[in-house]
Amino acid sequence: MFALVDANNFYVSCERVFQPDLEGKPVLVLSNNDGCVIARSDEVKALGCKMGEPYFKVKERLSGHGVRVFSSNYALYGDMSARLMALLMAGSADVEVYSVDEAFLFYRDRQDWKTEGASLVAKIRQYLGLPISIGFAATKTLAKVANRLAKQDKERYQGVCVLDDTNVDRGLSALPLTDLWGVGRRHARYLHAQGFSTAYDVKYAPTAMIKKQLKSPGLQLQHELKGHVCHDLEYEPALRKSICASKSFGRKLSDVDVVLGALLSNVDRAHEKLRQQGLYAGFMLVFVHSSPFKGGYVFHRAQCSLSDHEQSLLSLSGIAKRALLSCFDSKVRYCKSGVLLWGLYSKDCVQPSLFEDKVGNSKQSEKLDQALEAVRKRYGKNSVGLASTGCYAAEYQMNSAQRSPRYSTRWDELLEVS
DNA sequence: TCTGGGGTCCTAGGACCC
DNA sequence: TCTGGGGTCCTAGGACCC
Repeated sequence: MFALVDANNFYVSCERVFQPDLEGKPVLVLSNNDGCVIARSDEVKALGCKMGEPYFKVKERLSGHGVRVFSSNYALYGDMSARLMALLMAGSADVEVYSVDEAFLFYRDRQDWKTEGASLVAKIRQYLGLPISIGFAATKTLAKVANRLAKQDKERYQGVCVLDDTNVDRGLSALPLTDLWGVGRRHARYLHAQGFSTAYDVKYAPTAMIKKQLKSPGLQLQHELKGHVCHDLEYEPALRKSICASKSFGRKLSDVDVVLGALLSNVDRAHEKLRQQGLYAGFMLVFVHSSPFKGGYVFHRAQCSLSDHEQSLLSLSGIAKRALLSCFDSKVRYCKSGVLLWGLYSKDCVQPSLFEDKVGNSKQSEKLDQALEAVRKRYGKNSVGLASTGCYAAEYQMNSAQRSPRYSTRWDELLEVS
C-alpha cells in the first residue's frame, strides 16, 4: 500500500505555527521580491485568490478582508520540512521525500489504514503543529488522488482518505481531471475538448488516444489509475542532472556592473549547491533576460565547458563574467539573471554525458555487450548506465552476473517493458 | 509600476554525415 | 520535368512537477 502525506497550505501553516493567532484568519505568503502569491490559507482561497497570481493584481481585491501577508521565509519552511520528514521516517513505512511538503510512504504489511492515517495526522499536529492530509491507495498516482479527495472534503475525510477496489471508481468520478498528477493545463484542454471531465473518464479513455496525445507519461498515468504500479518508491535520491541559481532583480537594470554583481551572486549560490552535493560541473550557462510580460522580450545566453581545474568559485566567477560580457547589450532593460550548471558528475560516478566511448547503434546487442564490458574494465563499476539519444535511450543495470533492461523511454515498447 | 525559483522529460527540427 | 535514403547530434521549446 502506498500513501501520500501532504502538508496543508504548507508555507501558511509554518507561519501559523509561530503565530497561533493567525489560525482561522486569511493568510498568504508571497514569492521573492513579493511578486506572486505562492501559498494561501483556505480563507484566502475562498476569496478567489489563485496560486501564482501576481500580488499587485489581487491586492485591491483582498483589501478590507484583513488578510495577513508574509514575504517567504525559506529557512523556516526548510527547517519545518526536515522535522516533518524525520517524524515520518521514524514510523513503520518506507519513506520517499517527494517535495518540501510531500512524502510518499510504502507499507509492506497490511494495516487498518484509517487508523494508521488518523494516528499520523494526530502525531504531526501534536509534535509540529502542522495540519496534514493522507491518501492511501494501491499506486502512487491513486494515493495522490486519495490525498486530493481528503483535502477536497475535509469534513467527510478528516484528513485521511483510503481508496480500495470498493470505492476507487467513485472517488475518481468525484475528481476533476485537472487534479490528476501529470495532467497540466494543456493536456486538460485537450481532454476537455474530447468530452472528458473527471479522473474516471481518463482511466477508461481509449488507450490509443492517450498514447497519441499524452505519450508515455499518459500511458503510465492510465496504468496507475487502473491499479498497476509503474512508479515504485524511490529510496535513493537520484543524482542531480542540473543545478540552477537565478533571481529577478525586482527592477529593470541596464548597467553592466550592476547586472554582473547580480550574476556573481547567482554563481556563488550555484557553486555552493555544487559543493554541498559533492558534484562537479561539465558545463556552465549564464543568462540574462528582459521582462517576458512586455513586448520586445530578449533572452541572452552564453555557455562554455568546464575542466576539472575550473571548479573553484574564483574560476567560475571569471568565466561567468566573460560569458556575460560576450552577450550583454546595454540598450536592454534586464530583469533577471541566472546560472545553470549541467553535465554534473562526482568522483565515483561517471555520467553518460561525459563518457566518450561510442557504442554505435544501441540495437546491436553484441556491441552493447562489448561496450558494457569495456566500461566495467575501465571504471570497475558494478552498476553502469549507458544511453544513446532520443527515443532509443535504454538504461541497463548490471548486478553481478545478471543484466536486464530496466527502462525504456520508447513509448511503443512501454507496455512490454513494464 | 509591480509578474518566483528550481527541477525533469520529451519532441521537433536543423545541421551535418555517408 | 524529374532530384534518395538512412542516420547522428544538438538546441530550442513545450509540457509537466513542486
